[in-house]
Amino acid sequence: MKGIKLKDIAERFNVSVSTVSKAISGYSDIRNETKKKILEYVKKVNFRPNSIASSLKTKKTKTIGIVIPDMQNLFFTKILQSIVNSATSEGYRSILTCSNESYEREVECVDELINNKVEAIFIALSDKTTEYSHLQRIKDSEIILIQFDKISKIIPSSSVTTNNIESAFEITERLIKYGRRKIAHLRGGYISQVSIDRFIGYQRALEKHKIEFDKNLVMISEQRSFEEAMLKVQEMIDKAIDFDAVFAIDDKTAMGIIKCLSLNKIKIPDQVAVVGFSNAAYSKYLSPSLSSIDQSSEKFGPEIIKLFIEEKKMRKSSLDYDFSHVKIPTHFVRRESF
Amino acid sequence: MKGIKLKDIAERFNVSVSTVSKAISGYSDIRNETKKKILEYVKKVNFRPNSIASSLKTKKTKTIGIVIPDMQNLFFTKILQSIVNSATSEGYRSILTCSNESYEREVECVDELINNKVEAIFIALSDKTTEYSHLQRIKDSEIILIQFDKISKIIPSSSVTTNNIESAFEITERLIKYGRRKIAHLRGGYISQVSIDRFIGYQRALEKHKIEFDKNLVMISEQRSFEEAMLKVQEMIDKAIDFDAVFAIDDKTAMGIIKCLSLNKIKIPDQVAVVGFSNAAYSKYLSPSLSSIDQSSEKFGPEIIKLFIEEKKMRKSSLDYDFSHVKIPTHFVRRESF
DNA sequence: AAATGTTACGAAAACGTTTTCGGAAAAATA
DNA sequence: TATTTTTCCGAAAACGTTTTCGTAACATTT
Repeated sequence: MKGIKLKDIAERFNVSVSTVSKAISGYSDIRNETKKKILEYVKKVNFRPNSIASSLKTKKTKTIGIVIPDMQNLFFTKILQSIVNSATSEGYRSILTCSNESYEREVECVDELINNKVEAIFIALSDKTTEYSHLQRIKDSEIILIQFDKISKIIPSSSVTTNNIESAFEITERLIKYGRRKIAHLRGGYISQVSIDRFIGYQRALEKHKIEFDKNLVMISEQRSFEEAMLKVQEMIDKAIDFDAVFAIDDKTAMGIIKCLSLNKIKIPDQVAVVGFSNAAYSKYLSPSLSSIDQSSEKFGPEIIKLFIEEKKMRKSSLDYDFSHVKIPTHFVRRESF
Repeated sequence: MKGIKLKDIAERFNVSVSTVSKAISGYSDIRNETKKKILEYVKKVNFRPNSIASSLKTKKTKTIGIVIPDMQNLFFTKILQSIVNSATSEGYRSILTCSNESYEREVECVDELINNKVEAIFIALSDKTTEYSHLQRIKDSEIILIQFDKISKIIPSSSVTTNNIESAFEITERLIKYGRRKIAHLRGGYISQVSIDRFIGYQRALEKHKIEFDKNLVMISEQRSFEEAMLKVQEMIDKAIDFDAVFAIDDKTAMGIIKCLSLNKIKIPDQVAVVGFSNAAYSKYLSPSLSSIDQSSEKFGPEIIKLFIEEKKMRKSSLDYDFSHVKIPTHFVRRESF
């Protein structure tokens, strides 16, 4: 059981190492009888060829690397879980790294993964990343690159993202359909693509329904924090700006908004409806519980792995191929806040 | 840059492969001058010896494996992050697996990690695990085993845990000191060691302060879910059982308790104080914000890695050693709910 | 019976390192 | 100068696989 290798099995059955190897990896030039008795024994002692030696020979590591910006964020950990599960069922192990939303850490993570000879790197960029040579290095090393959630189009690769524009459009339209007219939006900073896209969706919905865009109704929260969101809403209230709904860029800021409205004795959703984005784990437990957009993060893993397997196949057959860009659909989760 | 190996460098400087290897790994039998020029070049092209080949030769993989039961739980993801960071700074990569609170998955994870020849496995057991032969297999494979958070004493190993009894004692005592006398406790099931320990701490505090234990004040939530917690508290209220505080086993159930109390128009903390355990990310955003016990999960990683490094050292010098059991201290975080 | 084809296996090289050991050259000692 | 010691380097084995290629034995076809 301990330290058993091909050679040991070979000696046991008076065959050569090559024969044992062939039996295990399903070669055809081996007698059924021989194959059977070897395989039986292999199963009995639960033998698996040393993966290190195998990797050295075949140059395949059966390993993928993951880089995410934040491990406290349930959206990412859900994706993480789904990637790990999907990878596992395809026989791949997952090396995990975390950039902690730092560009420098992100570069280190990538370089470490390259050095570890992973076959693919799945990365969600940090908010601070504006330089992409590390992604280029991945491609130069002939490692498959798949970007997800926060991606850059500067370096072409397959990608899996939430349909942010579409989803923001839908939820804004929904607010309009149910009679809201003065819809405020709390957005993130100007660099973040996510923030930009959700803002665009918001604008387009207004446009479609001929509601004039009012920039006084747009709050900006660079940090996207609970506290900053509270502050921004309070400013609106203090300035006596009238609004009957708020579409927040995510659930954490939506929580801040709810808190602030509650403190000001503004009734949710009667006076002001509040909707978030992401459907965080705690959103259903709030008072009032928060309506939000569920991003189906569990779908990311399977899609990413699918793209990976496909790209690997294309490379092997050395065909030309285009990158795929998968959009994960979202759905509205209705709760008390709207 | 691409596919460069010792041999290439050797040829470049007209030395042997062994010399290059020695220069890199800091051997002494090499002339300073030779070493310097090799090292310079190595740095310039950012060469790192193929880790697969190196692993095969040295039988060290510089890899550790992690098994956690849940990746949605912020307590675990924080620990995860701290382990990954600590491991990285010691030059170890981390393979991540997740048992999803399933015993069978846990066994698979462990076996996969063993097969991957990790040097250590850090595991938090699933709630359902009552059989431990997979842990024994880790030890049989001469892989260092360190258990954390949810551990079993059946298989001896070093461990890192929260001081559950002590912490529960302290928070209960605190409730008593501030005048609460009818302190309810919402606990988990009877299998979970965590649940048992927190209950013990609760009892001991009552005992010390000569408050008679009243089993009517103890609610059991097997699932430890928001909904179940709401239900249990409602039952207490319906039975007209009087209580002026609730100590919940974790923050999620504490949320359920708060929700139920709010629905019953019971004032928090005036009529009933509520405290949780874990200091979940959202706890400070609730209304009222939830007082809780912070488990300093970021301290787990460094401690675990420290134990690992120590144990490795002890093994190398083939000294006899005892397992260490580290308790991570907690601290009370005061908010509105008490 | 001879020629050809097929089947089943083994020998051996290769993957890229690490590490031991032997020995030449240089330095130190006698 | 002769001997010993030290310094520096290279040859080669080893880690455990995978995979190519050669070939003996047998089966099939002329």
